[in-house]
Amino acid sequence: MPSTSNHLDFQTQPGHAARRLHQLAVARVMQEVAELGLTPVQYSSLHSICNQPGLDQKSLARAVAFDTSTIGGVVDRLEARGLVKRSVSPHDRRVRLLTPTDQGLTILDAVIPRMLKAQERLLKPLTAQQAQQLMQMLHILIEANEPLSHMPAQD
Amino acid sequence: MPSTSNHLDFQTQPGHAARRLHQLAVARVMQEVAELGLTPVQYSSLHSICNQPGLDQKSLARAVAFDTSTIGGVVDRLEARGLVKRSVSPHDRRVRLLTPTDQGLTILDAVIPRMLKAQERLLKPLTAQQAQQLMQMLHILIEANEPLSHMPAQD
DNA sequence: TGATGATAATATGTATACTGAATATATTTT
DNA sequence: AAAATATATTCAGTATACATATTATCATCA
Repeated sequence: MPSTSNHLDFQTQPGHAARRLHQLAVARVMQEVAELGLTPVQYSSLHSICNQPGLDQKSLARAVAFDTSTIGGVVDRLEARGLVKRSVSPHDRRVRLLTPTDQGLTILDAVIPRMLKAQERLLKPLTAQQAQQLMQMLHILIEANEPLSHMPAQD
Repeated sequence: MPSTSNHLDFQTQPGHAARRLHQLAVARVMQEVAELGLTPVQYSSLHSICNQPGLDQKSLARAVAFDTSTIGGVVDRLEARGLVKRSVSPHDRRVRLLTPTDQGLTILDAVIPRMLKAQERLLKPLTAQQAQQLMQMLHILIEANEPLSHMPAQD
C-alpha cells in the first residue's frame, strides 16, 4: 500500500492540529473583540507597549514572538489608529520607542476582559485539570522548540 | 492596580500559546521540507488531492479546513508548479475538479516521510503518554469549537 | 421559458508571517 | 579618521487567512 493511500494522514498530525487550534482561537477572539477593531496580534502588541512604555520595536518583537519585519506593519496600524506613538530614541537614532496614547490605554482596558472571556470559552470543552495539563504541555513544547523561532534573540 | 499592569497577561493565555505552537510547527516542517518547495498548507492540499482525485475545491477546502477564498491561491500555486491539474466538471461547469499529476504524486511520496519526521521532532519534548494526551485534548478543542470555523459546512 | 434564488469559483482588500535585501545609524578596528 | 562591522528598522516579495463582492452556472418555479 503506497503511503499516499493513507488518507487520514495529515489530519491526525500535530502540525495540522496546531494550525486548527490557532485558527479557532483567532476566531474566538475576533468574535469577542471585533467591534473594538483589535486583532489578537494587535492586542498583544498594545498590551506590551502599555506595560512597558518606551519599548523599542525589537524588544516588542521578542515579547510577542514576531519576526522584526512583521512588527513594523502591526505598529503602523496601531499608530494609524492613534493607539500608540513612535518616537526616535535620543540615545540611538536607529531605535523607535513606542508609547501608548490615552486612547490606547482606554481601549486596552476595554479589551482585556473580553479577551479573557474568549480564552475561557476556547478551553471550556476541557475540564479544569485538562486545561491546566494542556497549557503545561504547550509551554514545554514552546520552550523546547524555541530555537526554531525567528524572533530576535535575547541579548 | 489597573489591569494593564499585569504584564504577563497574554503570554500565559491559550490563544498566544496556540499561535506560538503553530508558528513553531510551521518552522519545523519548513526545516525538513523546504528544499522540496512545499509549504505545510500545500502539503495538506496535495495530500488530499492525491487521495481523492477529482476532488472539487470546496470539498478540498473542507478537508484541509480552509476558507474557500484561500484555497484558490493554494491551488493556483500547486498548478503553476505542475503538481495538480484543474479541469471543469462535466456535470457542473461551475465546479473545478482537481487531479494530481505524476510529478505531484512523486513529490508527495518524497515529502511524506520528512513531514512525519518533522511532526515527531515537534512533539519530542513530551513523553509518549503526554503526546497522546495532548493530541486528544487538541481534538476535543477542535471538534467543540468547530462551529466557529469559516470553512464550508458539510452538506 | 424566463425570472428567482442558490452555489462554485474568482476577485479585492486587509492583516498576519517570513525571507532576504536595503537603509540609516552606531560601534569597532586599523 | 576611514574602513569594516554590527544593529534597528524598513522595504519588496511570497504565502496564508478571512470578509465581502462579483461572476458564471445551475436549479426551481411561476
